[in-house]
Amino acid sequence: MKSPVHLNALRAFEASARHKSFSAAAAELNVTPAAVGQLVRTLEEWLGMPLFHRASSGRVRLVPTEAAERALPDIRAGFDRLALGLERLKEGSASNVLTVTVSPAFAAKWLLPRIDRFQAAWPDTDVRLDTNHKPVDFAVQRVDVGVRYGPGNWPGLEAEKLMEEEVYPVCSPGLLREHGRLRKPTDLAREILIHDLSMDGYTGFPSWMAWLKKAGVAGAATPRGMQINNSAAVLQAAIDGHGVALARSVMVRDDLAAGRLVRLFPEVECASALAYYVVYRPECGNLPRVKAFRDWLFTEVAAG
Amino acid sequence: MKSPVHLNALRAFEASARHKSFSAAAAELNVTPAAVGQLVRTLEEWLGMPLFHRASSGRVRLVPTEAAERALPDIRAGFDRLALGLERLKEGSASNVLTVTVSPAFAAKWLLPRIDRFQAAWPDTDVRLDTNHKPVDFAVQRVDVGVRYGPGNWPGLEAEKLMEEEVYPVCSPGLLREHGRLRKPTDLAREILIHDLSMDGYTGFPSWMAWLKKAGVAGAATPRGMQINNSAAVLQAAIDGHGVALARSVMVRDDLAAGRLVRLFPEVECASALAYYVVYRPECGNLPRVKAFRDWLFTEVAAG
DNA sequence: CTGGAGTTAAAAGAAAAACTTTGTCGATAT
DNA sequence: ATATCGACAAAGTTTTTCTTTTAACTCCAG
Repeated sequence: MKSPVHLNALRAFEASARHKSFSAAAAELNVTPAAVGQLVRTLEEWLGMPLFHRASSGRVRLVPTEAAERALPDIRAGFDRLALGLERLKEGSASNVLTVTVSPAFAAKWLLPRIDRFQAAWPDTDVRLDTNHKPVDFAVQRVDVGVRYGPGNWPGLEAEKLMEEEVYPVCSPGLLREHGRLRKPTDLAREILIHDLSMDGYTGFPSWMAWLKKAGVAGAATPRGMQINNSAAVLQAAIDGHGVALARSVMVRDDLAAGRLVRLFPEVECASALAYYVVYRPECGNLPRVKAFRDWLFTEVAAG
Repeated sequence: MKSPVHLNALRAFEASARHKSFSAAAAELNVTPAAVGQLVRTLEEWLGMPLFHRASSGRVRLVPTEAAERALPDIRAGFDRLALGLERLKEGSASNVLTVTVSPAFAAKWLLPRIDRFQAAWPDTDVRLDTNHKPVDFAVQRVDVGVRYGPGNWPGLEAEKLMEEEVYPVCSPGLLREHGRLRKPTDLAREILIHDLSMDGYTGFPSWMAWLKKAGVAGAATPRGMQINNSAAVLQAAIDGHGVALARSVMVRDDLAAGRLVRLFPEVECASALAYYVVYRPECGNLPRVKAFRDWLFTEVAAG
């Protein structure tokens, strides 16, 4: 845990390596080139090895040693992280921008239609959305809170279950009228099934294959299909009457309520092993803006 | 990118918060308590806010402010990362321990049976194995190189394809003799299929379901099965004659060669979308020990 | 109650850095 | 050739950091 070295020397080294020049580094650090040179030399003596190949000729005279090159990414990451910590100190809880990370589909289908109510309740808080498929690094991306889909364990993060979820087929009312013969799951064999590729990475998420099995449709000999890489687009395709989609209850709540989609075969229950969780860094759980958003999420869910 | 603060003051703050005492922090940093106190005070003045609640009574007199508490994890992470960078500087390429991360099954079934030859060729290099299911953070775990299974894109890491892979059913010779009727894939319906749960998390990895479909076995009405959570144990169960396993070519190469297992239905080809990759941090690719290991892996694969 | 051991706090002086100044040298560009 | 630019070196200066000392305070033991 001890880093007994001259931290300033390390910083001088980093800047020099970045600019490949003592002078440029000196300019950045608001000191004279000689000062930087001395710091770096001190560090080199302390380590017992050179950090730069000093070329007395050529345009670039300062080339980091191989060992230096190897250590630089870590040193940079270290300083970055420290700067982040400082920033966090300075802002304190004063900042009024709340950064939320969610998946694009969840943003479009659940959060955005409701976010007005949060902004109305907390007009002084600016919400910044960070829509991303993959879980992001909360620390480096300066994310305050996220709503994430998964099994509920994120390393180093607090997670509270927000909503459980069911999975069922949906289609447009028009499609249902035309192909009026969608009475039992086996009728799906004649329909175009819309597959959601974006959920492939989630272990435990029911695919069409799994749902059909659960519905008792044996040997679902791969009916005609359509592959779409985005959950929101999957639902849009279903709304447009292009086929039958396997929908997540959370995502289609509004579309069902508005009559844009209808649920098929409610008698088949298929719960997802995954759920939506509110996720945040433990040390940020007490931030007023985070607490406010978390509480708002839960009331919003409770309100149906 | 600038962190113009007194870095030493930050360190003093961190140590004080950790020990909840200036004196203890001072002992750690080999200075007097007064020095630590001053550093922290200057930091507080610079920030314009207190960092500790000074209790004049009670056993613990130094309690970090909420803002401080929130910033501490980042500050710690920053110093840790810096220390790591320093370590990397000091060792240089001199270290002779090579840390390799692989999955437990790959270690057992492929790497360990061959590792002797690497150690013979590089007797001065100590190999440390880090067997883990999940991809680890190469930086914080001080991992030099890994052999990982997946689609080939790891953020921030260099990846070179080492081996492609096929998937096919295998069983013990004994089982094949007794149930001599394993002539075509549909015969599998009467066998116990061993499922490898540990591969569930890998998108694109063929399951029994997918293989049967590919083999033209329609409506594989879930034959009797056995679920095992570990690839090596799956193969061991097959070797022991408990059923038919869906094996990855890389894993069973030795078992097939030794006659412990036999491949079934070689006429059905089922390539995995995934492959084995050599993975390492870009900045470490030139380390002699990493280069040596990488080259050895490729010659080992080429040798069959 | 009283004294010792443990804190933090505040001052001033001592020590150790970090930095600047000045000047030299080699290589490059004009 | 010569002006320029950047690294290097040595000496001097400034600033920061640390220690020392003193004081005030709390807790605990006698």
